[in-house]
Amino acid sequence: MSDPFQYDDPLNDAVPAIVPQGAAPAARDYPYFAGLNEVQREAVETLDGPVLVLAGAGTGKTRVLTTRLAHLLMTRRASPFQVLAVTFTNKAAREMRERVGALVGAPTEGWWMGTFHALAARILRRHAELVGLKGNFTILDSDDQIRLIKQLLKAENIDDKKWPARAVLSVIERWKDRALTPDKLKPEDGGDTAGGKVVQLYRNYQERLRSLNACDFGDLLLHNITLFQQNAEVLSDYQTRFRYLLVDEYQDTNVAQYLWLRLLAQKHKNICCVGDDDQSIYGWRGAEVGNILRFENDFPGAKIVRLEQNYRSTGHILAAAAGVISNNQGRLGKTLWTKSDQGDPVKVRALWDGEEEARWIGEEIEALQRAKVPLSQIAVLVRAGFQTREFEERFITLGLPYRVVGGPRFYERQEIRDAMAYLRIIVQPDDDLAFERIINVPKRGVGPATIQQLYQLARARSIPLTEATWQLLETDELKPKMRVTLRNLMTDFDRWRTLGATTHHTDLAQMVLDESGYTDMWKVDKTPEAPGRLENLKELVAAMGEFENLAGFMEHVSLVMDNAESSGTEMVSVMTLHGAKGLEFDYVFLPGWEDGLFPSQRSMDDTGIAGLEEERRLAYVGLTRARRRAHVSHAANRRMHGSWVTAIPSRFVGELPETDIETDAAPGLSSAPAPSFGGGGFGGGFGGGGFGGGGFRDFKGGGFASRPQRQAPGPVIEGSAFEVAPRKRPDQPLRRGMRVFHQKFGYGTVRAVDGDKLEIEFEQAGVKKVLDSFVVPAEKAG
DNA sequence: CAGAACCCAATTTTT
DNA sequence: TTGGGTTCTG
Repeated sequence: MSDPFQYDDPLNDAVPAIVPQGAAPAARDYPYFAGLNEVQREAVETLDGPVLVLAGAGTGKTRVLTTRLAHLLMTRRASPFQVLAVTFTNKAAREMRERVGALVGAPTEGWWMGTFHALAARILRRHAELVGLKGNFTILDSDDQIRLIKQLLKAENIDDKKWPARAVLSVIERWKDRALTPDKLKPEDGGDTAGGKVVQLYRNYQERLRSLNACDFGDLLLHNITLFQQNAEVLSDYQTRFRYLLVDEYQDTNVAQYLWLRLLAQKHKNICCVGDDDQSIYGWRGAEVGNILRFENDFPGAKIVRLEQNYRSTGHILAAAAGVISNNQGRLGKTLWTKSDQGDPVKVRALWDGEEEARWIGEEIEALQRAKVPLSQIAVLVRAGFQTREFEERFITLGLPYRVVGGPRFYERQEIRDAMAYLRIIVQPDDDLAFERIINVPKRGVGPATIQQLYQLARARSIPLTEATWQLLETDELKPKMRVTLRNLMTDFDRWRTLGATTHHTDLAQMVLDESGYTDMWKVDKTPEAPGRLENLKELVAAMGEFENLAGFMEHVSLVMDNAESSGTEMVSVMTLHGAKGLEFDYVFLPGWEDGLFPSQRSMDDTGIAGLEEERRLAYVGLTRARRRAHVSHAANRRMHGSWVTAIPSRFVGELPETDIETDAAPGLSSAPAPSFGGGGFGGGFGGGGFGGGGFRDFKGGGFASRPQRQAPGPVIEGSAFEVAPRKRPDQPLRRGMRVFHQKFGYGTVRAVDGDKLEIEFEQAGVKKVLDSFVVPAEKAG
């Protein structure tokens, strides 16, 4: 296929199946059936009609999904172009592609396998005109969205201090999740958000997007729905095409995605949704557990298959997880079982404070390490991102290799977004947001005043900023110097655009970055991040080489590009519970099980009992990540936002069945977990949500006297058993490539700088993360 | 326009 | 406490 966007494969029922010539193998004779249990096989073989596969944690969900897809193709029920397979994440999509490709032994290009958004974008590109867009529309990133909303707030004279753009955007996005377009809303539906003007802002936002020939992620789905609803032939084409639909993580679908699926499935009704209501943890961003709970009503005659045999965890771990989740109401209900041993009970440990917790976990991990457990099989799963810090600091002190999973993605970095903005403006001159972003980056002396001028003209004449700039250049409005600057820039844009037709896109991008002065901007920059940014730009250009054309590459960056997978080094994973969904580890640490932190107070305040239940599912997800052993811990004191608070053990601790846990406390602490929350008392049955059952209390001032033999926070200094890191600033900034010396690890070269954290390749000790204060430049080390 | 001073808020996050 | 954002100052 010469053009990655040339997806217009024949809509032809006679598309050959991918199996070689000859008769299809006899039923039940397929090699890929080997090793499936009875229920899994049923899920794979029930090809016709609606099917809901309730797949508990660790029950071989992915296997079923991929085998089912392979089976559809191998039995020639459908050609690869007649199956729609939808996932949530790119990672899941990639995995499916690889595994199905391997099973059927064929390249999978052009098959309809991907995320909701990628598939919706593919459809929308073909029919953009029907919803008032052009085929080359831009997909905005979150940065653009925020900037746009800020502008709209200003235009409506709304104080963006009181109503941050973030909050307004999130209201709009939740509406989009529910497929609520502005015309379906009444002005009062927005409550008092943004002074009661959110609905108006939403309307303005959509208008603006249309004039920018852009859409956001939510729009990809919404425009699809509109397209289908208003163009019967288009819908019919897709309905006819997609004989079979396959949906992963169905419990995470929002209303818009549900409607999209339902429209597409209507003709053949062969839709198979795989999911687990107990693992629904994205309600806060619009996922509707109701979709999975209602499946039988939505698709009458649906067959329900329950995958309950767990191949991952020990008996104790499963029982502990089951004990917790059984406190939730309104579940579809599954009982996980396993053939494997009971294993070790879940360890529950009470600790004095967060620091001690981190120290304890560090020790446990070192013990595992001594027992030859690979570090890649160990994970620390926290509720919120800020909790990773404690562990990072501890692991750095220990010299324990670790990796924080998550964090900013490649395409979210400033330099990548800037570079992309240059490319966007070339591909799509109407893209005002891109224009604004780079008009003065690098600095060209185009200040707010000039931009204001351009804006006014653009507004007055309803034209894009690029056009407005050209028109302004015809006048004497601008100072001569500014006129030259802008004219040069605009001429450059045009020149690059023209060159785009004949130049390879990789060369074009390099040319744009160099000639615009963008590369030089970072070369001259002397902040420690600059070399890394140049590196990233190189990587960006290199990545383009794998795409046929610029548009294909840009689609990839907007929709797909995620962080590179880990390098080969053995490392402990530190990540949020959300980030851990779908992963598994032999040993899992679950710190911070304290009421208010986990379950999160915010969650309970915002959505009451529903919030609490979602937190409980999160606990379930956390526990079921563990194959061999799970460690739950909670601290009695925690420093939050600078001040100390006392904490009581999470109610979830009390929900762990006593027979499946082993409790233990640090010296001087009661080992009794969550006394007031034990059993079914508070935890399970009670109906009133919305309060934290204790939560954190402020703990400033007194009280530390009772603290056993440890240095108190604040000015009290005492000789402690633990070395406190000498936190002095290095007298000269450490940069990438610099040779340094470390007391413990010896000489090495700085590979990356991240704030005060350095990644250093030591000559003896290998790659480690280290705090800058532990390191001196090599020449000073003597 | 850069750097300093000051103020405020503070989950989870994919696409 | 930290970080981001804004405003003030040189």
